[in-house]
Amino acid sequence: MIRRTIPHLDLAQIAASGQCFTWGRGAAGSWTIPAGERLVTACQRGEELTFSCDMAEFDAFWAGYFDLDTDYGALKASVDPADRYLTAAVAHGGGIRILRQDFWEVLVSFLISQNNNITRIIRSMALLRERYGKSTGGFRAFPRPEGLAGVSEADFRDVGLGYRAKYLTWLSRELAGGGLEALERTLLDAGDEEAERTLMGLYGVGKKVADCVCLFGLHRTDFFPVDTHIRQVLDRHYPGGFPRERYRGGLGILQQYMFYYDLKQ
DNA sequence: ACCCAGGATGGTG
DNA sequence: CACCATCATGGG
Repeated sequence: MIRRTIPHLDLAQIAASGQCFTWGRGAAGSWTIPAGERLVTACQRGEELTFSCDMAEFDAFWAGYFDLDTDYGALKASVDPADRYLTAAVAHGGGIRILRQDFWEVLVSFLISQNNNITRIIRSMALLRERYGKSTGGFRAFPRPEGLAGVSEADFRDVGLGYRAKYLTWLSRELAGGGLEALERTLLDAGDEEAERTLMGLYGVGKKVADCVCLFGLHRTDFFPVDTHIRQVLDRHYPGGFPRERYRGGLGILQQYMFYYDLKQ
């Protein structure tokens, strides 16, 4: 168990922000947070956080997961005070960070997310983990492509994927046996445009899902996914277009503040 | 019963 | 190119 003082971080906001779908609500306001083969329990009181791991594991992994090297204070301070909507969005969700999640889990999450609601995405991800994940180190980790490649389309429909089931059967088989690692290497070497185009080549992945995977799965914070919520925000508050140039480098983070703020309505 | 949900695909004009 | 019906499914 270790303690850390961390500004610009709110676990409850992140959990409800629609970027991660596998956190569990524990007792007394704690959160169980899985990431690949790892699991940590975190507790928060103001800026004081406790984590169930030791210092070595926190520094080696979780500090990166929570994106502690990025200066969120500077980005928030750079917001145009004349921009009433963005200022309010930052004030409301200023504890959100863009997590460095596992790439495969993000890809599956947002493949499932199309024309879907957050509650059911969370439920489907939990069912996939419970039914097909393997127990390692005391908890059941989310299954890798190999663990899903043999699952039938009907069984995927049974975890609530609906018509998206065929996308996951295709994707799991496509990326099993080394395909996932090859894809990750390709994306690592690719520029933003090429990364997006490569992801859009996957069955069931269009522009919006590709943008989310780039932002949440590759930590490319210049991607600005436009879904139904953001579409309405842009139409209503930015008829002349969002000032992308001003916020180059942090567009994805601001998008996340705006998305979370719009969820409130 | 109708509309919406972190949309994408395949077909048509 | 731009539209457009369709795709499951649960909740308002």
